[in-house]
Amino acid sequence: MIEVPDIDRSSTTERVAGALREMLFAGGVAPGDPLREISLAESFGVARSTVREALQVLAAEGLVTRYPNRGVVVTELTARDIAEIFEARLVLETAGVRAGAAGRDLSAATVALSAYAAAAKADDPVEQTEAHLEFHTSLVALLGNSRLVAQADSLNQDLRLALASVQRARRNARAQVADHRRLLSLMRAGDEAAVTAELDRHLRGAAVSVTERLLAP
Amino acid sequence: MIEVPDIDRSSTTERVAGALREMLFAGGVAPGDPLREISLAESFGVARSTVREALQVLAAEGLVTRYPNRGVVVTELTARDIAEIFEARLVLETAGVRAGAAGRDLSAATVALSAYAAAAKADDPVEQTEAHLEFHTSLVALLGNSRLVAQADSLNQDLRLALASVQRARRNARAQVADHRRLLSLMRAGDEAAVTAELDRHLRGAAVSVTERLLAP
DNA sequence: GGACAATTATTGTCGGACAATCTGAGTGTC
DNA sequence: GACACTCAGATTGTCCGACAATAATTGTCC
Repeated sequence: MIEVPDIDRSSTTERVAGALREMLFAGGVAPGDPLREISLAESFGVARSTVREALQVLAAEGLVTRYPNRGVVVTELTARDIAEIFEARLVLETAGVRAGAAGRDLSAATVALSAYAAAAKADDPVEQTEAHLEFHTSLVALLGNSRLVAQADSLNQDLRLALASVQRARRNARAQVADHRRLLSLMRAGDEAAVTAELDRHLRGAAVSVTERLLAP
Repeated sequence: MIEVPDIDRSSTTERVAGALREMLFAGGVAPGDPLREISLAESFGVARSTVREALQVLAAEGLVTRYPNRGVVVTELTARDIAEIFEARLVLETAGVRAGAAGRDLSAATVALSAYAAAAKADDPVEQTEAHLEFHTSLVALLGNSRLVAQADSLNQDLRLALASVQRARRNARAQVADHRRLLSLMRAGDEAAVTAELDRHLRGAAVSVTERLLAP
């Protein structure tokens, strides 16, 4: 097999969607901001129909919201939305750590945790958030169910969007990493009750923290 | 306030997507069948771009699959997909019935069960499947989390698509309804362990049955 | 100040065009 | 006969321009 560099085989629509996604996660546009088809088409140098398709992709992911005949705006999350997201994550991730405690292969989760620990040392909040959520997704991945992973991913994307507007490195990154390390070792020990309790505690704390940061003036 | 009939305020795209959805659920097109943009546009009497948008909506829902530069085909589910769907449903619905056993308001689920019982008497398999899945969704709805309900809905849609190709009334509709009634009464009794066990049993049995029906020649 | 009409901005839908890509048939080579 | 190659046809991906439909805004009148 010959080594070939990865040719970019993505469509224009995908690239536009990707660029918009980056803008959203980097906080380039704030929740509630309108995304005008014409102006985006001019900025990217593509046709309006292409932008429309890209926006529809993002709308399906929940990152933007379409109001009929009025256009697309960056999705705004309420405190209730945040609560729902964390509750849903708790449901999915609890199922994941149960499987983990029951003896699934934890190597992928271990790798994800290392990546998170590394990102925590560097001071890039976007990168850190991504690695953090990546680890949580890896917990769901313990179930080996692609649909559940996709659902977890979707929840995490919504969260990333919300966090973009208050992006700053968590001060206690080290404590955070320790929290996650504990989850892993409890799974290794096979202590299902303890790991689910710890996950519950962890996510509840995070939900409170995120909500506070979002609603703080 | 004057009573006005519900004006159809949906866009052309939505109507086309809806029509396609019906075709899929009614088995008008089989999994693997291609959906050509031009021919659909002519059939519906709309522009190709409108069909494209509708297809993208369905693709986001997972009902159809887009192969770049080769078009869109009705999604084909493998035995593994079926297993994943049922496992994912088990995760979501277990969380639901736990909440139910913990004392949530069960009236919505009760209503859904009545509707299912009624549909089971009539002999419309499409209607019956819909009511059945509706009941299961109502279990997830016990959590009061719209995101989890949406995820459950999405799983059920995929299942409906798969079932469309082998659509016929379950012979033992009465036994099915009894199964579900049991779930409800166990929740009413607040017996969490029993209701989760029963749900597990019920879904595993359904998974086997569906898989057999799909793979049978 | 509020009801109402006129203006404007934007989306929703259409039709046509063309390049890029995939498919399959045919052709030639070994 | 198996294989590589070329080529034509079909289909998608993307662009452009147009215009109706709808919503937001402004302006006008009482």
